[in-house]
Amino acid sequence: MTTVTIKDVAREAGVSVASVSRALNGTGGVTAETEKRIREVAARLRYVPHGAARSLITRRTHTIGALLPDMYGEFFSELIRGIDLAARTRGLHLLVSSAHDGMDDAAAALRTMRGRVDGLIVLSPRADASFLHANLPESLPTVLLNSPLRGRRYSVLNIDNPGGARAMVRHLAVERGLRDIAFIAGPPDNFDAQQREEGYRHAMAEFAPGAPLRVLRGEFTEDSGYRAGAELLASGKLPRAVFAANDMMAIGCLLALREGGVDVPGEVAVTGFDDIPIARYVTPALTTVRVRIVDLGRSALERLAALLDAPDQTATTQADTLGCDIVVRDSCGARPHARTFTNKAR
Amino acid sequence: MTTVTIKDVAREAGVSVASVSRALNGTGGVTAETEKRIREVAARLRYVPHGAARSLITRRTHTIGALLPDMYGEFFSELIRGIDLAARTRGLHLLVSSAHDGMDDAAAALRTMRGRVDGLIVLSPRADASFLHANLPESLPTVLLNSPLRGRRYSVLNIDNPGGARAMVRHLAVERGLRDIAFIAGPPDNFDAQQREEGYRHAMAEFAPGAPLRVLRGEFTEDSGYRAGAELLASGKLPRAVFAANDMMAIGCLLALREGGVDVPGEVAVTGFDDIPIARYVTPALTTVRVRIVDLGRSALERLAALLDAPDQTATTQADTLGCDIVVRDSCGARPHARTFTNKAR
DNA sequence: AGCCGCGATGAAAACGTTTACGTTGCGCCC
DNA sequence: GGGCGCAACGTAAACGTTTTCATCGCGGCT
Repeated sequence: MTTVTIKDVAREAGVSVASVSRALNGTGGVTAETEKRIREVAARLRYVPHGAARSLITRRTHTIGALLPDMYGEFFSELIRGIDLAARTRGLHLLVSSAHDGMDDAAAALRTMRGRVDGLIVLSPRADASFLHANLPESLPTVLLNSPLRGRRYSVLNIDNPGGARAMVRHLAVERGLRDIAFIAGPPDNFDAQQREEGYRHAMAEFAPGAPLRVLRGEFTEDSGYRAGAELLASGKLPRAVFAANDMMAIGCLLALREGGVDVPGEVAVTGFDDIPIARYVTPALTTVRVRIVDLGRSALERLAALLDAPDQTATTQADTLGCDIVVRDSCGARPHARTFTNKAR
Repeated sequence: MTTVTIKDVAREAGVSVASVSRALNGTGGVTAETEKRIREVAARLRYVPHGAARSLITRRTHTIGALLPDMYGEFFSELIRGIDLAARTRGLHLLVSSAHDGMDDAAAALRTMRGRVDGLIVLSPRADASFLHANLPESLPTVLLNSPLRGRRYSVLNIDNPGGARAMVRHLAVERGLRDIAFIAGPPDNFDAQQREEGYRHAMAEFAPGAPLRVLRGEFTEDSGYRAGAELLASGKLPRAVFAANDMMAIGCLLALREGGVDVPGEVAVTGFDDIPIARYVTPALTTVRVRIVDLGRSALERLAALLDAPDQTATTQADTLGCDIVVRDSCGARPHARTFTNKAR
């Protein structure tokens, strides 16, 4: 009545468990006729092999684990989508584990993965090298995403944050001629945020030498972007452009400026970073640095799969960077916008 | 050098594997002193128990599987977020399996879940009762989401589609006084779509008797909503309001109307269903039926967890419905909007 | 006719745990 | 002082597979 095991099938088909295993797995060694009989019995009994038992002996789970800091925001859902997409075509399953505020929390999650996954994709933007070294099993193939870590031990895949930031500043400063560019930075301990801010600083020196540098603190949240916008308003001295370290902050800033009666992009251009899906729907549509998030997830999984197939292939273990370009929409004034937009409502 | 097992710990600590198991699991039967020694050895060797082996004997994986039709759109990512949130607080892991176009694809996914999960959350808006009956293991606790299925075999959790549709039509027809309401329907084989369309029809009869019924076909995608909007424009006879069966179609329609130079909500009100995060960011902000998607995922997991704790508890196996209310923003004209908005660009 | 080889099959070990059961040793009571 | 109970610990079975190894026929070759 409960679950039917391989023994039941064997008994019913009048063969040994070994033959059932061979027949169902397509390993050779059984007559076509007995294989057929076994298959019929298995289908009739609705037999489905027990994953854990199989993994135990096979040492393969066909599952990869994804460890994410949390699950809020479109960046993460897009990333998961990319990973899942690629996993599916490879016949892999996806065990997600998100929202790890504390280190010990993440450590616990990491532990429970042992024996349940063949490999790991870890998004750890915080620079916690020692943590990973301490908690990642040596034997588990791992791909690190957006991590400051280097080295032959893991395979790391990063976004081209400096390049993206540079391209955006270049666009604003030289193509649009806006030299007075403020920057809304992300959390200081976040690796992407660090790289983007540094990219901004370098690019400003390159494309707008002598222009004032203005950096506001943010937390990658819409709310912190809103506060940064409010801060700009309150300062009484608006920049000609605001470059936010991610899209959600750009949107928050946009809302704040809009409420303050500022014409975007007429008076102030606003741009972001990531190109999350929402970016194209806000008004004015957000000019931003396009990170192909889905592709990021996809290639992370591809790399991991390659690692699984050839475990000691150090070739794929090298660090790599995913390029990103800028996508120009309305919020930077590249296209003439019909009218000044002021909406005090909401 | 490879993985360290419980035997290694036992040998190193000078005890038997049984004692190691007892010490590490906190089952009684070991001196405080030996437990301490064992714990130290385990920590030093970086021992972490093998999940599959443990599950095999324990018959518990502490993992639940989520079977989703696909992973596109914010609805699904929000749902997963809700499930994950609740799973984390219960110490459960999440095995996601998405994008099942064909039945056999889904069946395969279902099979591989055996022995890897303790329970299942299945989102199957298509009315495929026989499929589930055929492929769901009898013994696996299962929560069905947005499913037409009833019965004591599974626990099902639905959105109050009729109520939501009714509330929206009521708002448009009686509170806003717009009786000429067109409807953009979803895929015909989708259960939610069916219920929402029926809800629209009933509510129209109730709140706008005699008013013309106008139903356009859609596919739940932004693109199909756009086409529906274009169709309305081409017809030369615009309704006073458009009620789309989901937000993405509403947004597509919004864009089409905007491009056609139609004032929304001045000439035509546009409303949606779901309240996905994007809804509040479009201009005008979308009035919609709020489905607390995160809560939906959360309660699905809560139900499943209850099922796991008390397997033969038929009390929680009953069908249940999650209420939804409408959230009024700008796209239905409830608030006076500053100016007519026409933007031919893009 | 006797052997050899090979293809099909079965028996049993192995994977890494948990747990029921048996075995100690010790202190206690009568 | 001998038996009894109990706590601490070890032994081994069990979970459901896969896989190695041995066994068994059987046909073809010399």
